[in-house]
Amino acid sequence: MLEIPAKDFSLQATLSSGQAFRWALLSGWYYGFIGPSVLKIRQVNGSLQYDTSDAALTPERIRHYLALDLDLADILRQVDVDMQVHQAIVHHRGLRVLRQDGWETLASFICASFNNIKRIEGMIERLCQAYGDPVALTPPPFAGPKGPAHRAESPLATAKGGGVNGFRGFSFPRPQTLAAASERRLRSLGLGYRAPYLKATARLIDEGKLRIDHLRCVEYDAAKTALLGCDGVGDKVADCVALFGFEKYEAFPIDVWIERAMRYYFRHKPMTRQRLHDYARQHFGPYAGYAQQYLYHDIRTAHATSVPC
DNA sequence: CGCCAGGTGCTGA
DNA sequence: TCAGCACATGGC
Repeated sequence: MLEIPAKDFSLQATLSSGQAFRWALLSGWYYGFIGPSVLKIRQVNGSLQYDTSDAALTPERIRHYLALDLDLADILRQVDVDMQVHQAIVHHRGLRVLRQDGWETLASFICASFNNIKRIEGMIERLCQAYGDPVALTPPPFAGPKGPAHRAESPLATAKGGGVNGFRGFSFPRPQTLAAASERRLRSLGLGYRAPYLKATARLIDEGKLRIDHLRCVEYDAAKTALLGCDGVGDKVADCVALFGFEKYEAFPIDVWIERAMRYYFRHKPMTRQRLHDYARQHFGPYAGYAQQYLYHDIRTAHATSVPC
């Protein structure tokens, strides 16, 4: 069991706010992946406790993924410019924008279009089971005298005799794997009409026509333009990928929930998404993406009855 | 059953 | 440029 101090941070708000689709909450612990490394983590007051069987997953790597190096107080001070976002900040203080793998984020949000989060999670999990590699979180050398591992019910934790707590997951498929997948099989996983989009985008990367890792080093506009060249990637998905996968904090993804939240600023006047996007960027500034994530999470959790997590 | 979901691509004006 | 429409699927 290892520990990381984490000030001004909420693991639960961060992992359940719809930016990542592969974290499973089992008996108070979140199980998931950072890149190819499997991780078990929970927050106890101001401290993160975690376990991993991958030596490559250093505390620094975890801190980077969770964006604990950023000065959240400073960021929130910049975007706390009206009552609506102020309330969202009060409700979910500690929510941070993750630094996820770029390819995984791109593929995930292609699947996310015109879809709901429950089904997105299922689609991505089936995609990983079909095309990823099995990865187990192996038991620690000196397992305590705890009772038998609980039976997990999440699809992430199968009963196939995985490591500690029965956890066994699958790594995210590589681009070349999905580029070679058949559209029919992708459809059989429930991807629907997104199947050819995902395959085409995977092929674009596999053929070297989109150097995706390079997008981390370029400006927001250049990254977005490049992402828009992918099949199944429009304005909204490109912004999600830029924000969650490539640290472009100016990105302001507008989906149906954010569109609803934005009506607050325009007294329900009908506005195009382009207009809302322009307004949001000048209203919230260079960390507009943080404002967006707080607004998104707040409006969804306000609909408490129908929102999971 | 009908409606909704972290929309995109295509078409025709 | 922009409104209007089809698109797969499953949860509620």
